[in-house]
Amino acid sequence: MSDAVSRFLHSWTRLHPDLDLSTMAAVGRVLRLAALMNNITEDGLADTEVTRPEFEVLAALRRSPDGLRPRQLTRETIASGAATTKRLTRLEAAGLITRTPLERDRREIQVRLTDRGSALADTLFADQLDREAAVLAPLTTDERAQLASLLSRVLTPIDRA
Amino acid sequence: MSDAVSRFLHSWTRLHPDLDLSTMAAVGRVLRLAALMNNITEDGLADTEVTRPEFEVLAALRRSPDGLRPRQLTRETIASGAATTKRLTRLEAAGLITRTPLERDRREIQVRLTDRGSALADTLFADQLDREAAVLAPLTTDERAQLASLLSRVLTPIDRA
DNA sequence: AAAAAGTAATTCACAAGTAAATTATCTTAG
DNA sequence: CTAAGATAATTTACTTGTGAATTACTTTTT
Repeated sequence: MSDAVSRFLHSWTRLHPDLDLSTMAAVGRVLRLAALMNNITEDGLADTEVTRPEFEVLAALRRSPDGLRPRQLTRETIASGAATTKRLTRLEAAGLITRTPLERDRREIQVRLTDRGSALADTLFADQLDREAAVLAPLTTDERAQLASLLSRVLTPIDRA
Repeated sequence: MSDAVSRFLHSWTRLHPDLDLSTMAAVGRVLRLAALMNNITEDGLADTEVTRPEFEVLAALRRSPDGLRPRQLTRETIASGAATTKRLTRLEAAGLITRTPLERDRREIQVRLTDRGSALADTLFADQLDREAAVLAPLTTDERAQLASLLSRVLTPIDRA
């Protein structure tokens, strides 16, 4: 009853009593929580050598032992191809990744973490988990699992399209 | 078991069996769902005269009958002050809002929707609700309420800070 | 096998965002 | 009252992101 979205709901209900706002109660909060969480992450990364989008690239690479091609990276990070190129150029200059052309198809390249990139990804990922745990503090373990499960069911149908 | 985040969880578990990833199961999905939802919204707004961030400004104004000052708008939309100024300049030029200095403190201005801005906000908001409903289709009414309630409890402590 | 079509990464020209400085105004302390 | 200190919006200089070419291949068609 006391977050920003519940105020929004009240206002809209007064304006349009006919509209069904039950979806906004959930989706609006997903959007708002994500925006706030992104701010929290950016603050946490402020004195590291990478930005939040760059960290997302590092994290995606870290969990893929053989590296990834840029196309897969843009999908995993939900970015544009141009944004991925820029981030890779920046991360390569910083010595955190390497780009090597593929033998079997030389249009493609393989992006891999350097040792330093890998170590940095691990450190930053652990910090990120701490930040996320702090945000989820109001929920019990059980409720977190419940939340994850509900979100998973919403996410699954739209996550490939 | 089949969205992107559950793949991420598997990869990280293999890399670091010691880490507790239960928070990422929830927060990771919030972030990913929000990113996908924002894409959906942007696609839906593609042939309208406003972008998604501009729509968020219109929506915030629409639910505030007397208008808002820029400072409040930046808080409601989780933006920077500079971004708000740019959006207002753009929306004013498009004839969707007005900016009038306040009598009682002339550093501040009151931002209000024009009639056209108000009508546009209503149309776009109804469309947005439809898009959100489509995304939430996999959940029952009860589950949506459950999701909203869990998120509200997470959101409340961090939404003013 | 050559031409046409398709695909991956990048580049380009531009749009949108940001932090820090600036302008204008109000508030408060001496 | 006046100077110093806040505060609100904007401007400025710069960074980052984007869609639409472009480049460099590979695949398919004829």
